Amino acid sequence: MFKQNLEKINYPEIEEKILKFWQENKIFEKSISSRDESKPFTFYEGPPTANGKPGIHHVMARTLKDLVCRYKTLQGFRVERKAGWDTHGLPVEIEVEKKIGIKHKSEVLEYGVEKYNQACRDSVFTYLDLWEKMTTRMGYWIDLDTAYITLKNEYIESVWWALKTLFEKGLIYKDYKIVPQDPKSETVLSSHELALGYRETKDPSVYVFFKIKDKDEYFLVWTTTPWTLISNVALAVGKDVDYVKISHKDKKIILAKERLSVIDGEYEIIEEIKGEKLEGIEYEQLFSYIKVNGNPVFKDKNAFTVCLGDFVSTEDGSGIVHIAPAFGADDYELSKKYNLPMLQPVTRGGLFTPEVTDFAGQFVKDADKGIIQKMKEEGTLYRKETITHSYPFSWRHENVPVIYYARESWFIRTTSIADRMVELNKTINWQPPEVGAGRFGNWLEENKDWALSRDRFWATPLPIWLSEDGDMFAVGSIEELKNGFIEESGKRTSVKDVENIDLHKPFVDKILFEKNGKLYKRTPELIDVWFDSGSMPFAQYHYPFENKEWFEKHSFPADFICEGIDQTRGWFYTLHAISTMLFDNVAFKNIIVNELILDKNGLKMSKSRGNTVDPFMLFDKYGADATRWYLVTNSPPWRPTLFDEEGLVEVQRKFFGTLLNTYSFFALYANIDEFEFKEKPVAYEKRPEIDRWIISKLNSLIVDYEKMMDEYDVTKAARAVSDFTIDHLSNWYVRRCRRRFWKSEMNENKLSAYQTLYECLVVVAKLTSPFAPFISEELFQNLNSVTKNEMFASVHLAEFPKPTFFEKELEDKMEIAQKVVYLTRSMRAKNNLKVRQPLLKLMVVVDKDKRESLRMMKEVVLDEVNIKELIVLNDDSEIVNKSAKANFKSIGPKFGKKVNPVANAIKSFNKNEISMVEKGEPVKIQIDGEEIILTKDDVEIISSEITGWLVETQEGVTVALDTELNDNLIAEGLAREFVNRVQNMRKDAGFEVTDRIKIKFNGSSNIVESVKSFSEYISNETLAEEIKNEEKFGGGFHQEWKIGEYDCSIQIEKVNP
RNA sequence: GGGCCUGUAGCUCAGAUGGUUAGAGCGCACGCCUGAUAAGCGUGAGGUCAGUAGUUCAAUUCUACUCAGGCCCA
Repeated sequence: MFKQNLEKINYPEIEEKILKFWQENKIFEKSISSRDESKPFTFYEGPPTANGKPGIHHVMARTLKDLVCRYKTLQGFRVERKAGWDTHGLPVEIEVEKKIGIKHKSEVLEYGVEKYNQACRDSVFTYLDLWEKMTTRMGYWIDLDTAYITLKNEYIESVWWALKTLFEKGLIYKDYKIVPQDPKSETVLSSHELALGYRETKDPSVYVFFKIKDKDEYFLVWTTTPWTLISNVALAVGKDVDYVKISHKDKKIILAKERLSVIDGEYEIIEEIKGEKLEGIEYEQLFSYIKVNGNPVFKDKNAFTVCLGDFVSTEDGSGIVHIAPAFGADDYELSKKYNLPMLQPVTRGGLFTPEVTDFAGQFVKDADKGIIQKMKEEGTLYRKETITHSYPFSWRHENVPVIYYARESWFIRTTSIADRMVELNKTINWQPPEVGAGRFGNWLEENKDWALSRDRFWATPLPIWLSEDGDMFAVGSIEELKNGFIEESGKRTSVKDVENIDLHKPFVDKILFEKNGKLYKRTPELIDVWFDSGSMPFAQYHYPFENKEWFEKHSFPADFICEGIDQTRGWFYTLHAISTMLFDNVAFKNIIVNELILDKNGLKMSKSRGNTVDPFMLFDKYGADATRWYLVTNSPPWRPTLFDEEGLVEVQRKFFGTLLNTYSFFALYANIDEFEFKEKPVAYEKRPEIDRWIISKLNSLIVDYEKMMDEYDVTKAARAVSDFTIDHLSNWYVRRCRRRFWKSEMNENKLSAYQTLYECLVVVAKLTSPFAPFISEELFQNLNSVTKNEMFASVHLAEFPKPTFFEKELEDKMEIAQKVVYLTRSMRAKNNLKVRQPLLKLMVVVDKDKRESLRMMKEVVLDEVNIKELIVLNDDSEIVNKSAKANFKSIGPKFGKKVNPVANAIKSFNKNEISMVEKGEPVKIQIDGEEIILTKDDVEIISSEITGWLVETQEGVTVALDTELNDNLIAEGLAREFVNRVQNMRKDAGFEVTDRIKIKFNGSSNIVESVKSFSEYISNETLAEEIKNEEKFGGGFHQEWKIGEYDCSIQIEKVNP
């Protein structure tokens, strides 16, 4: 028996049941082990940080990952899926600091690094349960038990191996970096944190005079950070920018020509100078707090000179940029190029040092006012305004502006492999392509060295040990670490003898090495967590310490990864960079990038807005399948998705509802007929036309689906399955074939129907399974457990269907028939002619090449529209009126500007000209006295009218309806109405579809006559053994009806078998 | 400020390698169907295809700019 009443299922309940089934029968494990090891499809899981709650966007990414992996499994690939967790880094520390109430970095030291890191370690798994619950519940198949975890020694050891390899290749070096930092907590902010804090703010905008050395001339310089002027060491101009020397209020001033508008009042241009000519001009230091000239610290440096910088713009300011290397990234770059000194009279906390006597101890931003005042007094200030612009503030503290500040950091020389990264990137298949070429490509083109180190506590330590004199080496394994020792209260212990080696702070910081009589101590920095995640291809397998062969042969590079667009400069980049540096290879071959999920108003979801969607609520209310299907089909994943719960309701009703309804229909009759697919399949060629048609459609679907899936266009693939199921399978095939299922005894025709519908359902279940793994499982099992056609216990172990039968011409024919039917039905509707009322004649005009097809589909059409006769008209028929229309695609290129007069001439073609065109003869016309020859291709002939009939035309199909009725047709119409009433009564009375009945009735004479003359038809339709016209009857199931304007009284009763 | 993406019906989305009638689903109104029925089907209303300029015989489609939204980066 096939399971019935499936359409009334409770989705979440069924999903829970299937989850249990998968678990008990180890279906996931089998879906991997049953696949050939020599046919691997490699997938990398991007590790989420488990210390935040999973949200709907995680469901999105995980759905995409899951569906691609399931699809590949279906195709016979072996898809190993190892989960992973990102457990290091600032987000974890922030979470912990909140919990224990720490705001300042120095407080961590008071709290104790060991205790602090333990708290981080604990916090990482706060939400792990929730994550695992979500992963399981949504049907995301990934191996959670063997998940890689970035905080484990094995993982870190692999990362160390990578770092040592890079170090020995000379790719790691130490330098200054200008970093945005929160001066209050002295914490460097990540770009993400920085982005949180941008807001409109008012800042001073000052123009300052810098006096040229030994001359009475001045550079006019603009800045919005007056406090950095104290640290000025150079000025920058644009090489190709035009500058002018002007005379203005007794002063000679140099500035960009395009910026003359900043000069207030009269001026005279004395000279024009190209920027490059200014290079090397020396000027006098603006503030003299810090002694530069003559100071031995800066003895080899060039200071107070004009440099060329490509970042100089003339859009604002004066076209001359003041350079303070400690406080700006461009400035710092320039300082390296020109060997400029770096002045940094500011503490990490953003306060001026005692050297700056006037402002010592003041917060730099607060000192702006005083500095401006001082310049005014000294006459170096030209003008002062206030501008409003966007500037980052600390997101941790109210009103604390971020200060850019030079700090020593470790770098990876990624610029040295930038070209190779660009080259390799071109071999990656990005979906959508513009992310690869655009956002990611540009990022690679503008590559800067990777700032690797972080001055924090909870991350992978940088395994570089330094001696006092600056000698250094890298440690690449625990084994090497064992050559070191720990010194405690004067006693040395070899690391070999330490029981619990933990590759974190503070333990690794205690380890010292002694080489050639020199003592080596670890550099205190940690590394960027992104290096951790970018190392996962090898670190997840503890390569190269273990699984060497496995990694090299089976697990690198990945065939597929998928994450959100925010990973472009995160995970995507670090994977790519590390793979290029270590293996000179890509890390992934195909990638789907998914966009954000916004709320239904297009706003970003955030806790503060309160517009987040809890995935668990969705699973409980609609099920994981509906959620998954909605996310994938609503819009392509690489477009921002506007999330609307209503959409899930629709998905459920529309696609799932129809699919299950179709199954239920099948099950109902298959059970009655005891169809269990025991018979041999009827050869496709021997099946009725409609069966061959839907099978051909089904196979075309398989082909299209496979193509789209292989291109990672998952949205289109899912939509194609949905369209097939709703439009073709349910609304055409099943509806047209209903009668075959309940009408006759079992015969080959009926068997074909069952086998065909069965096949369609199984295939749809398979094609749906990657997207909606639960409902497809239910469907597949319900079908297959009865027939045992396939030996698989689960649809997810099954094989991808192989399309073998196509009849494309039949698909085309049916399309014409469908067009005629839809058109005819619409005409009946508009003219209030019920389908139950049979009509005499339908006439159709179609293109010549389609005529024969339509004749062959005659039965289908007549049956659908309840008409007796179909006449396919020849276009030379007297009653067809034709008109001509220009084919612009053809005449456009030919006639150019004359296109419109030609088109008008075509429109007014007479019968004779039209028939010439149809015969393929050229037609000559005159336009502006010029002779033009038109051929068949230039003209479209439309048969738009049929004289004397009700006519409708659409897409080359013209339909005419004979609406005249005769007595016989009216009687048949009434008989059909009668059948309809009886069927309604059967249902109201709760009879089984197979129950046989007796009918008693009376009513107007027209009804009685009609029923009598169509009694055989009525008996057949209603399973009535007798139909009696009786004047009086009572009891049984009895109802009064009105059929048109006639009264009718009907009673039905079951016949006891 | 720079880069990338998006803007088509009230809503969610298709589509057009430039061709003269721009589609679907939902929603709304009306109707049909009724042995798939707490389903299904149809009809109708609803669009200056964000705006402006250009290229072209022809632009919603190509180009430039503008506006609005999003993301990333400063």
